[in-house]
Amino acid sequence: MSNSKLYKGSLSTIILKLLRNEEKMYGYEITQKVKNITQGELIITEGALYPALHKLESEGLLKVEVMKVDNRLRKYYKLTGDGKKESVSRLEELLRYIETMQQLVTPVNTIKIN
Amino acid sequence: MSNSKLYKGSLSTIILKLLRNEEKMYGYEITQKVKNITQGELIITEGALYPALHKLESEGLLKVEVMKVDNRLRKYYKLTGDGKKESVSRLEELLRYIETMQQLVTPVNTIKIN
DNA sequence: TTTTAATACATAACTTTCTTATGCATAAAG
DNA sequence: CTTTATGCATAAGAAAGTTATGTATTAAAA
Repeated sequence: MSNSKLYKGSLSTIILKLLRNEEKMYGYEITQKVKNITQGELIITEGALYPALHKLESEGLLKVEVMKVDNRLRKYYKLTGDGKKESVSRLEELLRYIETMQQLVTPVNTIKIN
Repeated sequence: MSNSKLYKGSLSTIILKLLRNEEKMYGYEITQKVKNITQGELIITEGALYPALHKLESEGLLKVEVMKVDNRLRKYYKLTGDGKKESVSRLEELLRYIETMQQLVTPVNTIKIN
């Protein structure tokens, strides 16, 4: 998941957000979508993705629908009611995180007025 | 460190950034500074901070200067040469992270033109 | 035609980073 | 005299990743 440690903790937020737009997605599709949107900046590895999906499911935020397409298995995930609510608060959380980090790195307080 | 998982991985970036402005700081001072700047949004716990400082030191990014003020111990940390370089790339990394996450959560591609 | 790459899932061992709890010590405030 | 603030530290455990590996199908390339 990129060489940056900063992405740690944001995968579930990304998944929940994507599923607000796409209605339903399967694992491999998510990895490709993220790769495309971020122009290769963020690569979601399977070792991170599948456990994350399973966890979101076990938390009741996602529900699964197994399908067979071209004789290949696909597990489509979609948001539950709780998942929709959670995706909203996760979004807010992300925006607040970004604001907070910008406060910390934007040196507005290096100028001292006497 | 806040109830949000998103902060995971950003502590060392924060420390390096603060030390670019402040020249030298001690642990407790860092926790207070962060609390003030973020208006209480981000609380750095000691269990997170001290190991992080020790690690940055062992990586050669920070150097320590022990002082006794008011009969109380203080360990002042400042950036090394490597630490200054690293703080720049960490900053860039953070900005890239923010951009990438904004690409993912900003639904520019929900509008479809035919 | 056989091997590689892409599609599609899964897990297991290990690492890193943080939480929670605890510990020590001084000084000020209540 | 006990709590709060200052100031450091570590240790057990949780959480979320990495890296490697495994299975299976299909398409493309060598």
